[in-house]
Amino acid sequence: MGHPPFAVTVDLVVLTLTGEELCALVVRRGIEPYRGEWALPGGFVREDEDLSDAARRELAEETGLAPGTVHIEQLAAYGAPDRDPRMRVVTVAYLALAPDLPVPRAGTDAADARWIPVRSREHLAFDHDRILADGLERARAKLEYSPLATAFCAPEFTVAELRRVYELVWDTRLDPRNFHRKVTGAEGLLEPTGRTTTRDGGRPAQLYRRGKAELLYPPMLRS
Amino acid sequence: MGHPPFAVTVDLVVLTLTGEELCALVVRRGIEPYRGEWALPGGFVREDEDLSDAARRELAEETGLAPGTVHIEQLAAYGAPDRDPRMRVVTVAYLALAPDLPVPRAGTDAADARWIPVRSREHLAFDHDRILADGLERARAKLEYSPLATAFCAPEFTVAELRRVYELVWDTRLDPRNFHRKVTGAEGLLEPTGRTTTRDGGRPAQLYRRGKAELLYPPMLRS
DNA sequence: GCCCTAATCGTCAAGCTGACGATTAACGGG
DNA sequence: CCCGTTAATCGTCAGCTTGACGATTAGGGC
Repeated sequence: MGHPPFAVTVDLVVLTLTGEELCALVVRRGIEPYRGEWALPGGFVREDEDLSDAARRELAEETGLAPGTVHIEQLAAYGAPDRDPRMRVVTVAYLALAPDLPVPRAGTDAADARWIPVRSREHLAFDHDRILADGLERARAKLEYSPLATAFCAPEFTVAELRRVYELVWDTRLDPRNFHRKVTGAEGLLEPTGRTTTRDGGRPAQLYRRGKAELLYPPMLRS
Repeated sequence: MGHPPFAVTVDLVVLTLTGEELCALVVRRGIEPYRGEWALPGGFVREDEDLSDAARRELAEETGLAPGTVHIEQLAAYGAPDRDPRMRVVTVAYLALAPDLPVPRAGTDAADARWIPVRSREHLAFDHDRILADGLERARAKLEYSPLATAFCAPEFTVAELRRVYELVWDTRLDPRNFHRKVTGAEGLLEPTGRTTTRDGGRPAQLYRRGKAELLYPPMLRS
C-alpha cells in the first residue's frame, strides 16, 4: 500500500477586536490557485519544522508581532482530497487571538492583507470559509469556560474592556454590574495591579492583569 | 521553497466502558518501527480519501463495528519532525466513543489488539501517550457540556447507565437522585421510549433514547 | 461647582445545586 | 405469599448563583 505523498500547510484564523467589531485577518493571494482572491494567511510547513512552529512563524510573518503577546492554539486539520486543485494538501489550522493590532503587512505570498469584520461573511478561497467559521465557533465557545477573553486585551485591562470582548465576540449585551461581580469573583481570573485608569471615561477603573487560572469557574454561560 | 513531502496518517483513540472501567483500544505493532510495542490503531490516509473517511475506515477495520453506532470526532493533529523515525509523518488523531464492545480483532498491521484500562497508564509507541491523554481530556471535558456520554450507551439506556458513564469517565461518584433530576430536566437530552427494564436490578427503570440536543444545558459541571 | 460618564456596591426574587429522607416496584428466597 | 434486598424515582430544604435593576462614587470638561 505504501504512503502517498501529501503537502502539509498551516493556515491561521487570526482574530482581533478593532474599535467596534470582531475582525479576522485575510490576505489577497499573489499566486495561483485562487490568485487575487482573499484567503486566510498560511503556508507550507518546512522540512524540519513542528506544526506549531510553522504556525507561529507564519503569524510573525503576517503580523510582525512579537510571538509572546499572541495566544495561539491548534484548531483542526482539513484534508478533503480536492481542497487544493494543485495537489493533495492537508492543512492544520491554528486559531490566534490578539489585542487590537496595527494594520497588517503583506507577506511573502500575499499581495495584500487586511482585517475583515467577521459578520461581513466575505467569501474566501479554498475551504477557508469553513475554517474561519470553525475558528469563530471555537473562540466563542472557549470564552464560556476559559480565560481566553483576556487574550484580546492588552496586558493590563479594565473589567469594562474585558466585558467589551465578550459583547463583541458574542454579539450580545451584558449587564455591567453583574459582569463585574462575576469576573471579580472568579478565582484566579484577574490579578489586580493596584493602579487605575480613566481611559474608558467616567470614574477611574481598576487595572487588572490576567491571573493564573486556566479555567473559568464558574463558567460564563451564553444561555 | 516548494513543499516537502509528508506522509499523513490517522490514529484513533477509541474509548469504551467495559464492565468496570474506562478502556482504550491498543494494537501490538506487527511492523517496524516499534515492532512488538503497543500503539493506538491507525494507518496511512489513502490517495483519494478524506481524513474522516480514513478514520472511519480504520475504525471499522480494527473493531468490525458498523459505522453508525460509534461516535467519532477529530481530536488534533500531531507533527513533530522526529515523531516517526522512518520519515516525516503528520498524524490526525480522532476520538471515537463506543458502547461496550466485543473483544477487538487484530487488523492488517497489528499482530494483536486489546483494551487497556486508561488508568493503567501503559506506555505506547510514538507520541501515542500524549495523544491518548489528549483524547481522554477531550472526552472528560465534553461530558460537561454535551450529550456525549450517551455515545457510551446502547441505543436505549437508563438514567443509571448514563450516570455510570459519568462516574467511570470522571472517576467520581454522583448522587443518583440529583443526577436523575438534572438529566431528566435537561431539555432535549433524553427522549423517553415508554418502556422499562430491570436489567440493572431493583425497581424497573425507564428506558430513554438520546434526544436531539447538541448541547447540554445547563452543563454538568465537575467543579 | 455642576453635569456627564462609567465604575462599583447593594438588594431581591428566582433558579439551580448539593445533601439527604421517603416511597415505590421488581426480584429472590424461604 | 410475605420479606428483605436492590434500585429508581419523588420530595424537601438550605445555600449559592444569576438576572434585573437601584444607588453611590470619582474623574473630566465646562
